[in-house]
Amino acid sequence: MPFDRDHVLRCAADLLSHKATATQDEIAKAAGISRATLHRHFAGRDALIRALEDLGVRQLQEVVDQARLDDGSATEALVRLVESTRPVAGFLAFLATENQLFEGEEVNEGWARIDAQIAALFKRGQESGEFRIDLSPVWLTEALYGLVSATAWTVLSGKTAPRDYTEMITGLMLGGLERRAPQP
Amino acid sequence: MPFDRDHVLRCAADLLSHKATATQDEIAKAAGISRATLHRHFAGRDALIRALEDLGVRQLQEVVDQARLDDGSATEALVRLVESTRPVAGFLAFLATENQLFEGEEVNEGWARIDAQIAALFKRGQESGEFRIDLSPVWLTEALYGLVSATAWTVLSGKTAPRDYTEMITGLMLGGLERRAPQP
DNA sequence: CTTGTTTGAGACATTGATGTCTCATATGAG
DNA sequence: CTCATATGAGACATCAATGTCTCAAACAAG
Repeated sequence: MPFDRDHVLRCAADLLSHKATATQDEIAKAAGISRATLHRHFAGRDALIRALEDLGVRQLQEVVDQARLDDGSATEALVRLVESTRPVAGFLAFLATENQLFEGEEVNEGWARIDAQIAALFKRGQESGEFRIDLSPVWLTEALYGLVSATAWTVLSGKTAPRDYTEMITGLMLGGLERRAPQP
Repeated sequence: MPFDRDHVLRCAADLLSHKATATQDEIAKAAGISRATLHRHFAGRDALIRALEDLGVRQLQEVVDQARLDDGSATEALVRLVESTRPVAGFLAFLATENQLFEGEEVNEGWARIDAQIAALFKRGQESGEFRIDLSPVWLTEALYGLVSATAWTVLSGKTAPRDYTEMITGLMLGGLERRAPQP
């Protein structure tokens, strides 16, 4: 059986998502390979985590590119962005969480670039008059991560249907909780 | 120096918030006590984590009680709730995150009760007509945790001023991002 | 088929965290 | 002051995870 790097990383992420202290034996077992092979490709836990980060950032960057954040209205772009994150939301939640709890030496630069792109989207919406201007783009970016992560966890635990993912996040984020009279 | 249990737990939480794999030596050092004393009061890492959970749940329950979720409008109650979580937001973020990544055998029952109380608040707001009804109270509860945690991290990292905490969370959650014509 | 490469299984030593113990010192109650 | 108790510092054994190695078997390329 040929070695499938991405498959191994996905299995590792799935396992580490709910058991962050999993052993390399456990990770290897979850991926269906031997510990020796795991160690041949990822020399140590740190290397594995870094590879995991790289894959996550790569996937998320694809998602961001695919959402075309500069096209159309900022509102539409935000909806596209959230919708395209759905397939990688679990991975994203894991990475965002892991970044907090295991403060690495330096923050991945790809991650910082994604942050900047999303913050720029919020800023664009504010400058175009679509979004309120009393919430900082940097905080909005983190708030979006928070909502996406929280939703990903609830989907993983079965408390929420995956099909409601985009509606819930964009519904709350754009429209807010308050009920309003129908727009004229 | 007498042993200050809560102080030790707070120091442990602060440290573990950004270094989840901290050693007992490091935790003891951070708390200003010796490893021997730490081990006398918390026999092993698991015991420490459980004590941490208990303290967190106790604090959060106090906060929830203090916010009087049943009084006045649901909107006002939500604002009170968020405002009173501010002092314990870091702790809350740590616990919520830790609960995901280190899936304990059973979920703390006090935690489940708090969940239920907050979900009941959202339900009350929906039934009174204040809140929109197309977002489930369970998910809204998790979304609130997500926003609170995300904001707590940004405050801890200095990206956001603590004084904006309540405004940002309630501003986004209640009003949403879309800019609207002033209410008539 | 033959050859070179990769994997799986397991043994082994090493490392680091942990649990446990002792003893001197500090602290507080009486 | 005196005694009982708790703490700090450190030694020590233990245990789990890790890194490293060997060797046989599976596999792919030629």
